[in-house]
Amino acid sequence: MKLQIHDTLRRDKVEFVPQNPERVTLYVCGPTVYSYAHIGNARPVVVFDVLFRLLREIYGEDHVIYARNITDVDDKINKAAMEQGVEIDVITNHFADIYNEDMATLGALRPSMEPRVTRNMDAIVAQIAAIVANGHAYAEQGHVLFDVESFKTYGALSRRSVDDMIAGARVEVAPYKRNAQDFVLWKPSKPGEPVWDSPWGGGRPGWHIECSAMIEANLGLPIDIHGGGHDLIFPHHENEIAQGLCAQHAHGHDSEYARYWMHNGFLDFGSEKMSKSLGNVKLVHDLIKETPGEALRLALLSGHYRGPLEWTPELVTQSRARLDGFYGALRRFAAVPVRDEAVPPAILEALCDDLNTPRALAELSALAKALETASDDEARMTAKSQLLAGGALLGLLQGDAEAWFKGGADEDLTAKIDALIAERIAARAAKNWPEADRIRKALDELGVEVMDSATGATWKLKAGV
RNA sequence: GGCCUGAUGGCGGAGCGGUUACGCACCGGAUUGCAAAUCCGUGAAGCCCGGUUCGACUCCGGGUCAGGCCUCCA
Repeated sequence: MKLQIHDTLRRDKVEFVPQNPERVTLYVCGPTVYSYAHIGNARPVVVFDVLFRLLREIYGEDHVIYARNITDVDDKINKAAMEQGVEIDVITNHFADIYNEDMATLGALRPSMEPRVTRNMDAIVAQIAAIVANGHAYAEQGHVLFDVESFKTYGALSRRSVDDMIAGARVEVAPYKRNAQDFVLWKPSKPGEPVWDSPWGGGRPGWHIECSAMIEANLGLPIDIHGGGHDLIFPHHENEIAQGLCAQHAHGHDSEYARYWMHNGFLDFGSEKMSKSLGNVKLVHDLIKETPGEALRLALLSGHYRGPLEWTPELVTQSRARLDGFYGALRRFAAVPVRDEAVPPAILEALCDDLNTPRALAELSALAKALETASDDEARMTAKSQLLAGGALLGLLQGDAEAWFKGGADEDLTAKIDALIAERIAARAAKNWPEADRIRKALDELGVEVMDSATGATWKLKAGV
């Protein structure tokens, strides 16, 4: 199966061929850990989690290395630490842990490695030194700046020319910059901020250098796939390319840094960008209190990753309802045994077509339907096994079906419900319909829906309870 | 101003130059003590204007609208 992905650098869908199929490398820009992640931050996590799973499926679990960095040096972190009177690692460890827990709730696998800036400072300093030595950066007033004009293909990823950028510059040019577009590799720390040693004096790294340094140090150049949000194309990824290549002596083509670039689109919120000033920030940490993480995950995968996705309550409701359908089928056929089954070709094909998750989801629906309508045990077993195998590739449907419907109920409530159900079964056996209806109503008031069947009764908690 | 997306049925959302996407919701039927679920079925689309074509939702040109990036940002 050939994997096709849309490469931002080439602006086209191209066949993915790893440099070494025994060691496929993927790097995705991760969080700056000074606060909670919002649902927009979760989109690349979930999207590239699917890619990670797909690559593992194609090349083997042990042949894919997925790195997602944790940025633990940053102005916002410094600010939070100062306000709370603690060291920065108190803040960063706290929010890195929460981040990983929240992303796990969304069904995201842990990356192979999560490099942190503070633990890669030597590599960062070394890369900056190499860039300086190669004549692509200069030191000035304690800063080290990348010399944009020295790198002839600068702007290729975002399709901007240095001339255009200079013409459109609307930022005041710092006195130590030769050129408005030059960006910081190293800068002096302000009083009270954490400081690291460097040949240019105490200070800390600029925003972009961490990724290129950690990529070179942990994965080696070039990596196969570099991913991130659309907004990172410029300047972040553009600068990464410049740094990563200019630290090498021989650089010719931009693809020698990352061979494929993938960027996910943004979430919209009623045609508004989510931002703190608009007060429409939806934190994953809060959303998962109301909605199963799996429903949020399905919602994030309901549209193609490159397009915009409007995040609305309806989207969440529909995603949840769709999962009700899948888990309903799995619950009804809980007794059907499952065997090891390859991922259905149609699902693999959909995902190999630039991660077409909506199509993969449609195939999942077809399998659920096949399970419902199968006429014999053999067909049921096949359909169920394929549904679960396809779901696994998408990071879906791996939970317990009973738990999906009953998960929100604690032990007390469950016991209460079970008692009422038992009473109701007795009433029905005696054909005492008024009593059976009375109990149904009582359960309804508890937010419970009873489903009768030939063999007894089962129940589910209604959404939002 | 530059760069880049998107515009499909009530809603979400794909593929495809000529045939059912799929899901959610709705409606009709079967089934059910009631109900849910399930099954069968119906209805419902392609921003506007040109062009190419025997034929366009699908290709080309123009326009309109919406959004993003160009400054921290997934």
